[in-house]
Amino acid sequence: MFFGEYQYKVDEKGRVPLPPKFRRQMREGVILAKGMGEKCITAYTVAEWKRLSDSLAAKAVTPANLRRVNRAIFGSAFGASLDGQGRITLPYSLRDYAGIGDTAIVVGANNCVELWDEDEWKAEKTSAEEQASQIIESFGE
Amino acid sequence: MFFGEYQYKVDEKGRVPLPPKFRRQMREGVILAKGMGEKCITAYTVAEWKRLSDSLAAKAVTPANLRRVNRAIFGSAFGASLDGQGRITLPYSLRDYAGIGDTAIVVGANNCVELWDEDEWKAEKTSAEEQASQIIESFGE
DNA sequence: AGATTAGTGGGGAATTGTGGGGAAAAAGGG
DNA sequence: CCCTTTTTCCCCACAATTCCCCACTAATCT
Repeated sequence: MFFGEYQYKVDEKGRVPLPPKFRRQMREGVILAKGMGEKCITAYTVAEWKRLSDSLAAKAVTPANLRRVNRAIFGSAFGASLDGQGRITLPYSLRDYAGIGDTAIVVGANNCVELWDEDEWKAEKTSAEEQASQIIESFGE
Repeated sequence: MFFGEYQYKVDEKGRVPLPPKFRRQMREGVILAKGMGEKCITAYTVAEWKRLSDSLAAKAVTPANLRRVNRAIFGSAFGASLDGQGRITLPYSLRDYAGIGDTAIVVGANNCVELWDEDEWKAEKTSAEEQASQIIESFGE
């Protein structure tokens, strides 16, 4: 489980620290992928990535469909490992996709970690909170 | 189950004691989150947090919806553990959200513990008691 | 009254955020 | 094929923060 919201600088080499509380779980490296639908980078532990890609594969009914899914999912994914300081280096393609400049927001989102550009995150955060509060309000029924 | 209302000082390091009666249940650490709807911090035991987040996830209909809920709920939550004196350190973002100055009110609210700013609590308390007594009265008929 | 527990405060060690330097590997050109 | 240039990777450094432990006073319990 990943929690919390952290702000870090991205240095000229494209490195971003991960929060110390995440590092133990990610010591064996992470899989970086495009956020599905959102303008962010998602980071999964290897175990969680396997779980996720398996469940996706199970849902693809035809072989052609499966190849497409694999292409889309694995094609944009990168393995990354932490350096001695607990940082990962972001591949340029992903960083560009997420529009991350020299400041990154690292968000724990339960089973994965998301990396956002500062401004993109502000926008997403408010709308996410709205949706969440709607769901919470609907608890009575 | 948590009961009672306690008043503590928040020191310059942002630490708040938890009532001794709560400490045994929270020895393994707590999850701090924004009060949903209220201007306070809520503290859950890990077990209770899991139960709560699972039931929220079950309400999300689409995967995109679920990701947003996770983002909103987990992104603003932090894990905290008690120090040797039974205190927790409040993250700045949560403390700011709840408007907690140098005095905090710790309230046992059955399945969770709430942390309030002194003045906010006074306001909430009077209106909560009014509403509660109205609801209780209406039970009679 | 003595002993234990609780509230408050502070100090020192370890960790973290941030930056940079140098070795190894890769790429490219002749 | 070899030499040069560029890129990547890994380690080092240091200021700032955080974390953990200790100390003192007040309150409570026996």
